[in-house]
Amino acid sequence: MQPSPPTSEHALLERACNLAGQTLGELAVQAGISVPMDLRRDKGWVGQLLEWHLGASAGSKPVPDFDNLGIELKTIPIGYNGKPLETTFVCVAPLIGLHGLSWEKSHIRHKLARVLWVPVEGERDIPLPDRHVGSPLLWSPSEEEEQQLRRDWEELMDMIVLGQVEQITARHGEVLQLRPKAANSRALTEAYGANGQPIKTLPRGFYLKTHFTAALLERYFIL
DNA sequence: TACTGATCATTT
DNA sequence: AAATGATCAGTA
Repeated sequence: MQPSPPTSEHALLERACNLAGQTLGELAVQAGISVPMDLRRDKGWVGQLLEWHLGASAGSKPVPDFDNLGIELKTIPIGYNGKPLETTFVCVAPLIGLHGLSWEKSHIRHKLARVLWVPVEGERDIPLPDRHVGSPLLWSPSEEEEQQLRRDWEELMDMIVLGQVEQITARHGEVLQLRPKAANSRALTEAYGANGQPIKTLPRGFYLKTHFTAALLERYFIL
């Protein structure tokens, strides 16, 4: 009996607020699923548990979690210091077919247009069933945040177009990183080489750096 | 502790 | 292979 999809932002936020303070163990019981010992082989487990409770259109379909509302769900692991423990994966970076692509049309901008952030205790010494869910935050980028994201995106995409994808490190970009996003190091995809010729390289993804998500959460709790 | 490359499961 | 959901774990 999975909850039905929320029909409004308000309904979604209210539902998320009701999860705050509960543990992953409690939520797993309600969902009728078992809790893994750790996340080593179940890295997406927390996200999928929250999807179930919030009535997200689950699965790996390339649509927003709450398609009708245009909202993306992101769980974010929080440490004892109250700050994110991990970077946040946003989406895969396009490596070819980039003609005419702009920030305004980019997949990443649409993904980040409206996000429901759900903080979850993430320290590894807290047993998974005992970790608490925090207060949700329904977020859209501020003007400054959007400009930061746009600048980083344009810098990274310029390098990709110029065939320099393999020279990109996680330090190119103030708030966005480009890093491998693959099943393993053998998974390859097509990209532009330095002379415009096609090359095979690891699929890359855009990740939000922890200082960016930390600031975004902090902005909320200060306001 | 941040950065980095590598990895895990599942579905389409 | 690419999309969904991310964290792991070595090292500088």
